[in-house]
Amino acid sequence: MSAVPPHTSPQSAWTIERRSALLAAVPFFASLPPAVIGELAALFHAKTIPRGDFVFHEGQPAETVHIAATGRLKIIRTAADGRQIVLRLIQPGEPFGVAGGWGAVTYPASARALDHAVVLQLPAREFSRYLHRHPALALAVLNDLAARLREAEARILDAETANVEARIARALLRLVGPVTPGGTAQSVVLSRQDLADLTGTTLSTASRVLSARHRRGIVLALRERVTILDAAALAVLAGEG
Amino acid sequence: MSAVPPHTSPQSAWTIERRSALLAAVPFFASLPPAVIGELAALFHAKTIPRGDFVFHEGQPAETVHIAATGRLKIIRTAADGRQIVLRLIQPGEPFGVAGGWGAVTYPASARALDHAVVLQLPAREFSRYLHRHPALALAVLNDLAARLREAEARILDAETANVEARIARALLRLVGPVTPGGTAQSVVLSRQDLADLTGTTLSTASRVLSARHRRGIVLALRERVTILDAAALAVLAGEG
DNA sequence: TTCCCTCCTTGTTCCAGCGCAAAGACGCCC
DNA sequence: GGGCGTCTTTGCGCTGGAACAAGGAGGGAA
Repeated sequence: MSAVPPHTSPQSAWTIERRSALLAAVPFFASLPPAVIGELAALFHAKTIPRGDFVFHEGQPAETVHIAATGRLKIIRTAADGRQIVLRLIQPGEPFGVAGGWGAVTYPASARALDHAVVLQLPAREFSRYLHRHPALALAVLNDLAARLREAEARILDAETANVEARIARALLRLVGPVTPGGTAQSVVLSRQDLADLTGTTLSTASRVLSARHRRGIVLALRERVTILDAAALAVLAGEG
Repeated sequence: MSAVPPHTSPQSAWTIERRSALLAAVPFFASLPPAVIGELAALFHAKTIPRGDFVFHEGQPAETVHIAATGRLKIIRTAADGRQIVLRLIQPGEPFGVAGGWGAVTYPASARALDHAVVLQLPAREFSRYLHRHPALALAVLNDLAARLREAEARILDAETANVEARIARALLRLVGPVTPGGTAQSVVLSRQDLADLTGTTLSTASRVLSARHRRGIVLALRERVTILDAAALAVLAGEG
């Protein structure tokens, strides 16, 4: 899935070739001719983000567009009472914080590294120029945004109608991606707290729910990791409240 | 706000001139030259929707793009257990069901008339052609989508962290638009059930909350109408959970 | 005017899930 | 290898809000 050869060294070698390969694998850049991708790749620069550090904060001027090269990040928002929710998880190869590339002047959420990460960055003004210059790019971004909007709306429905049990089951299934019926057991690497923030509940409740499922043999609940043993049973829990 | 002169007859007279005027007032068409708007207006046709009827249903092929000409509509999704939530309210002049114009093949939600309404309709294929042909239109739509995504994310935060009191207060404030400090009292015309569906709660709870506020003199709770008497007090309720 | 339909109010009961808090397990750093 | 910080588990009490239900009131149609 990642465009980055797994044997290359973690944070040195972000050569223009590697950057081009990464960009070519991002859905919205796929529509651009290779020459333009090469041109863009030259404008991006790599930045190392230690685990736990923020790439940007909610409310800061959105002057940069980002792509996760290695490591995962979470996009979070903080409520008035201090509670946090995780809006999205960013996997290697995914763009994020693109708000500045289109209308918004400030980031609507914060981005924080879940692992030690390397992020490719581009000034939003440059991105915006390419958006104007290449209609195909604009349409590809449009499709991506539309998909994200549909996802967000599905989550609203979830949050307002489904109970915690179902929400956690659904989040786990979504995180491991398309179901692998007879395949090997899939894992989700995430702390209980992050899982709680992702499903709009509390650490205590998430922990309790996972412990119960562990006991029933549906998942294997370890430290910062949940392995799905019985995807079918989880799907049932996700289906009806 | 509406582009439609208030004295014209409700549903006859949707001449091409009136259609053009309506389109010109829609933010994403504003970027098109007047000639193109006229051309587009000729392609739209008007349809009357009685109160309570559906314009389209969730899951149907998204072959048409719509604009509310008169009357309001609600965009709703139904959960597995039958509960409904209102995703958006469409005011006269607003486009909706545009999913087919970009990626999606089916409508992700249903649209139902809150009032007796007139809707202008355009085949999604036509819309898509204009999207490809006019980059400025694509960028305008992009901005609109980005704004909707931010709104949806704000609502996720709300749903997952705020309590019912705050959510209802916030919904009311949002529905009357930007705060009018010393202005006349603003009203929200919506049934308790719709307000409940919009805030992810139940009819009973919404009714109780509004009754309590009515007694405290913060709002005037009438049949299918809530008038805000003390916006400042509401803002306080919306602020802290 | 009368009927009927939709919308609203309000009472009672119950439980899912949160808040709080204390203790246990794991892994990392020095 | 010991100390420490982070992550996790679990018990208990409490409460916000849902479920269910019965009654009331406004408004449109005929």
